Amino acid sequence: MDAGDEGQLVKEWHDLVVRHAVVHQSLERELQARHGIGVSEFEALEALACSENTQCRAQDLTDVVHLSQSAASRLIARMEREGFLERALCEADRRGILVVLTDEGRERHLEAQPTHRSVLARTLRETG
Amino acid sequence: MDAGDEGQLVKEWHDLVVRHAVVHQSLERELQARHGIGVSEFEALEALACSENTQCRAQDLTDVVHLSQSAASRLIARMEREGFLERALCEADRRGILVVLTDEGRERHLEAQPTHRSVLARTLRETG
DNA sequence: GTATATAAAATGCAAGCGCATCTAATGCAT
DNA sequence: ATGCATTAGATGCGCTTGCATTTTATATAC
Repeated sequence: MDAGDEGQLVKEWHDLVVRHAVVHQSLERELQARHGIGVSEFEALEALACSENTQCRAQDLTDVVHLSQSAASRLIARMEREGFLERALCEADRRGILVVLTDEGRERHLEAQPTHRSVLARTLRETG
Repeated sequence: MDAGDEGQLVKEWHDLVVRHAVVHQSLERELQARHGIGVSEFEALEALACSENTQCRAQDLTDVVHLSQSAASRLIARMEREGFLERALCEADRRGILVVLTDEGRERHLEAQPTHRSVLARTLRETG
């Protein structure tokens, strides 16, 4: 790796960070303002909505939201408190839990999806 | 915007998020483990090291680190406490402060830079 | 069967974050 | 010069985060 490669690498990372920050901050702001949910909540809702039977293992959600295991556990607890999902015992492996989308959760996802897409369309295009 | 465009947009954002998460988490882990600093601290150190006279306005640092004004203010306070930089009155505009890199800060940056670059080389390449 | 290692999820805790607000300095219009 | 809107930065507050640990269930070895 010569100096030019290194400069290229740093520039590539910098561009990625800026792009991510712009889109993520816009998403957070608009999802919060219009629908009262954050980016992580939306990602979890979307993952559930796209899962078979609108349910999945807690661990699968952890991967989706790019959070630590503990943060994901609390995210699920929060969303259950708000009525977006329910926790159910997982018969196949009784250490785990099954996270199930509620009707309320499905509605909220459908409401928020257009906002999500329009923010992506605007911010991803404007940042090249 | 038709359905295909929308799917493309979502995929593009998803790829960006994954790429960002992989690189950022690796950077955070390795910078913390080897040098006792986080990504934000490194970004601030690098911005200062590359500034004229290794100093700049607090606001300039705020832009660099992609944090809120308050978070950046506390980041500067933390880094001052750790001896990486000093706050000085800004004579040109006495509302503001001038952030000045210390020798200690310069050293830490030089130590951490190779780690930073090697993580980028590894993770950016491996994620395509 | 019993012990041991591993895995899933929950939780105590300290630290960092953003929002709203506050203080102090500046700029601008009258 | 005086008053009002604006800007830089600091801070109180509540929430979210990650780390480390605990609890409960599973799998493996003996």
